[in-house]
Amino acid sequence: MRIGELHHATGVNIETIRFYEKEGLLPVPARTGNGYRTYSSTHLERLSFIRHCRALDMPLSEIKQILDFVAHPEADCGDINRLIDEQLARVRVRLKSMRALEKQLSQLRVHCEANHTAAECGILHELVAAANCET
Amino acid sequence: MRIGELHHATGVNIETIRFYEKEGLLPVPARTGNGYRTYSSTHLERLSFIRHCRALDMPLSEIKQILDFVAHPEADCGDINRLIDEQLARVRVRLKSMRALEKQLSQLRVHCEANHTAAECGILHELVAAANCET
DNA sequence: AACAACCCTGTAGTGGCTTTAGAGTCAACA
DNA sequence: TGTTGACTCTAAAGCCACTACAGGGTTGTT
Repeated sequence: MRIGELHHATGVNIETIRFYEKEGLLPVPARTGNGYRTYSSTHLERLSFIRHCRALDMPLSEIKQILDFVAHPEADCGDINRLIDEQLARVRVRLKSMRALEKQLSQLRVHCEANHTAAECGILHELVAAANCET
Repeated sequence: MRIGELHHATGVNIETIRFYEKEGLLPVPARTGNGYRTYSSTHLERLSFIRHCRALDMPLSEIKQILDFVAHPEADCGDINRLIDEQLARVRVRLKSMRALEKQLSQLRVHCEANHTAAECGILHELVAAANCET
């Protein structure tokens, strides 16, 4: 399978595939006579796995760790456990601040009715006032 | 007020303050004889405003636009309106995917009970299986 | 022979900072 | 007077996870 086919099979950008190889996440593929990369189904699975982990918003460094676990099936999986816990904690923190953010923005949105000048803009006044409160 | 005091007053990192100046978000401050920056209360307000907008996750480019509006009070505020709408839309999209992410991770978490080897790890199996489904 | 579609490498750019290196300034203390 | 420590300065590089671009080679079709 050439890189373009792998791209079509997974939806992953060609540059991103090469980037993962450079970063050591994807094993170095064989090359044909003209220097083109040749991928096997193992590469496809591995790439899908990486993208799934990325969809879970894991940093590449952690995905690398998980891939190391996959390669050493006798290792203790407590660390994977911990990785997932940490990831979950990070996501929850961000989720909380995103919710607060959405609330603030939608409240802000109410303060603008059309056809004002900036001097009269409710949004601007709110933003300035909120900044002042924090000081 | 020197940069360290501004840092203590706002909680904003010293390097970040200089970075905002370089990026044209914070007006160039006066300097004392020895070259130290001297800030006024105007700077403090402006910095608080920037941080408030950043807390709303606005990109610096948009904060710059808003600051331009503040500087030109006769301008039409419809554009601010639109900026906030776009920001709100972006936040909602991300919020949705974050919620899905949290759900996936917490489901994943259930699959690991303590003291396994990686070969038997429920989390790993789930991750691999999920990746395969997507292919 | 020309062209499109594919592939290669290497480098630079993105955003929003943070870190580092290397140097100068200033007040307080021994 | 010397020196310590806290503060400040500039310029450049590093971070993450890509993305884009420049400049070239390869393959298949018309």
